[in-house]
Amino acid sequence: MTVRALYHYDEIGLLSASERTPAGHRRYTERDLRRLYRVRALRALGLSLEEIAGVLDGAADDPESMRDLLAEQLRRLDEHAELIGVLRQRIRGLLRQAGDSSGLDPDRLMTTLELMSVFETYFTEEQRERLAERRDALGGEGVEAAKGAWAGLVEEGLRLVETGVPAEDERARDLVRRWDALAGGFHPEGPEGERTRAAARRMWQDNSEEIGRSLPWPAERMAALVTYLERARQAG
Amino acid sequence: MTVRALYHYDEIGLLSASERTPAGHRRYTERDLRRLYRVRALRALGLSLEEIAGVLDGAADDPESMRDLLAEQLRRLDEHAELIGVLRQRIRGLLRQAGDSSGLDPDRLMTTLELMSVFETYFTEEQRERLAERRDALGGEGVEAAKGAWAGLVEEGLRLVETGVPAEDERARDLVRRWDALAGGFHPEGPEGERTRAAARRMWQDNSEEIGRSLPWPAERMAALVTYLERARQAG
DNA sequence: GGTTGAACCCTACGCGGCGGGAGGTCGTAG
DNA sequence: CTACGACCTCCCGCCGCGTAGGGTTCAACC
Repeated sequence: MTVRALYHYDEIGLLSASERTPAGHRRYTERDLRRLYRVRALRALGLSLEEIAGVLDGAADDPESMRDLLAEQLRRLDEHAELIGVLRQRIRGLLRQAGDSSGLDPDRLMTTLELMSVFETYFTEEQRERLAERRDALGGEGVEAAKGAWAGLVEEGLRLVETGVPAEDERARDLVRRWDALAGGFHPEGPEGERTRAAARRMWQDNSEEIGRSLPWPAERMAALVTYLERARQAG
Repeated sequence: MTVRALYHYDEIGLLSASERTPAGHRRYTERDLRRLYRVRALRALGLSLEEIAGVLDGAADDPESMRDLLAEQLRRLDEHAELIGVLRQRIRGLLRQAGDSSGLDPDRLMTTLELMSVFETYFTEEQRERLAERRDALGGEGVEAAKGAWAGLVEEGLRLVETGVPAEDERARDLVRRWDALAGGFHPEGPEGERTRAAARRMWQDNSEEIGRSLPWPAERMAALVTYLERARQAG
C-alpha cells in the first residue's frame, strides 16, 4: 500500500483523513483506518472503487447491498473464468499444431490466425450461441466426413469466385445455403442436415486446430470467398 | 472493429495503410488486410499490442518467437485463472457466512473484511507460501482445538495490550512466539507445535469463514494487538 | 452548378487505478 | 545552522481504444 493510493482515494472522495495537522499533514483516525481496511479487503476481492464507495456509504441504509454486490462479483468472476478457459483451449490447440508436424511452421500458424479472425467475424453471435448450446451433444465419428464436406464446399466456392460467377446465380445461392448449414444456420431437417450441423459444431468447438488442419487454403482466397458469400446472401 | 482502432494502430505504428488516395483517405492493400487479421486474432488471444508488433515484425527473423509468446501467454492465463479461483473461494465463504446465521449481519461481514485486510498484511509472503504448500496435508479434527488456541491466544494478547505491558516484557516475547507458531512460523517440534501449525493452515485456508467465526473481536482492537506484536517482535 | 447525406480525416479529452517525478514545506536530530 | 527524511500539491504517463467536435471528400440527385 503506497501513499499515492491514499492520495487517490482522497481525490475521488472514497476515503479522506478526517483531520489534518496545522501544517496540512493528513491525520487518519481510527475510524478512517477501519474504513481503509474495508476498502482494501473489497479491492482484494476485485471490486471497483466506485462499487466500494457505493456499498460502504449505503450499507447503513440497505444491509442487503453488500451481499448483492458480492454475488454480482461472483457472477463476473465466473464469467471471466470461463472466458479464460476458452482462450487457454485455443492457445493449447495452436501450440499443438505448432509442435507436432515436423517442427513449427510459422506460415501455417499465421494462416490459422488469419482464418480465426475471418471466421470470428463471419459467424454471427446468434450462430455461435447455438453452437455453444449443443456443443456437448456430439460424438466424434462425423468429424472426418465433416472435414470432407467443408473441403468440398470451399473448393467449389473458390472455383465459383475465380471463374467470376455473379452472386445472383443459382449456384451461388445453393452454395450459400450449404455454407449456412455447415455454419450452424437453418438447414432443412433430415439426417444430412444433422450431420452437417454436427460438423460445424465440432469445427467451431476447437476452431484453431480444425480450421488449421482441414482448411489449408490461403487466407486471402478465403476472405474473397466470404465476401462473395456475403454478397450472394444479400442478393437473396 | 471500429475505425478508431485502425487509427490507433496507425498512431502506434502497428499497422498503417500502405497507400493513400490523393485526398488523404487510407487505402488498405491485401497485405495490410492480412496483417490486420493476424493482429485481430492475436488480440483475441489476449496479447498486448506491443507483443503483437514484436512477434509480427520479428517473426521472419526468429520463427520460434511466435511459439514462445503463445506459451508465455498460456502461462499468464493459468496464473490468472488460479487467482480468480482463489477469489471465488473467498467470496463464496463470505456469502456462506452472510447467508446462514439468522439472516445476514452486515457488521459482522464488515468486521470479517477488516480482519482479512489486517491478516493479509500481517502474514508475510513466506509464511503464506509455506501454508499453501502443506495445505492439503491436514484433516479436520484439529479445527475446534485450533479455534480454542487462537481464541485463548488473542484474549491473552488483548489483555496484555490493554494493561499496558511493555513490548520488551518476557510475556510479550512468549506471546509473539506462540502467535508466530499459529501463523505458520517456526515453532518447536512436538505434537503441540504440529497441532497449532495445522490450526493456522486450516484457518488461512478459507480465512473469511474461520476468521469471522473464531475471532469475534472488534477490528480496531485486533489492529492494536497486531501493532503491539510487531513492536514486540522487533524488540527481540 | 448547387445541395445533401454519408463517409472519411485529424485533434483532443476521457476512462481506472494508480506510478513516478518535480519542486516546495515540515519535523527532528546533530 | 544544516542535513535528511517525510510529507504536501500538481501534473504527466500508462493501455486500448470510445466519444465528441469540427473540417474535408465523395457520389448521387436536382
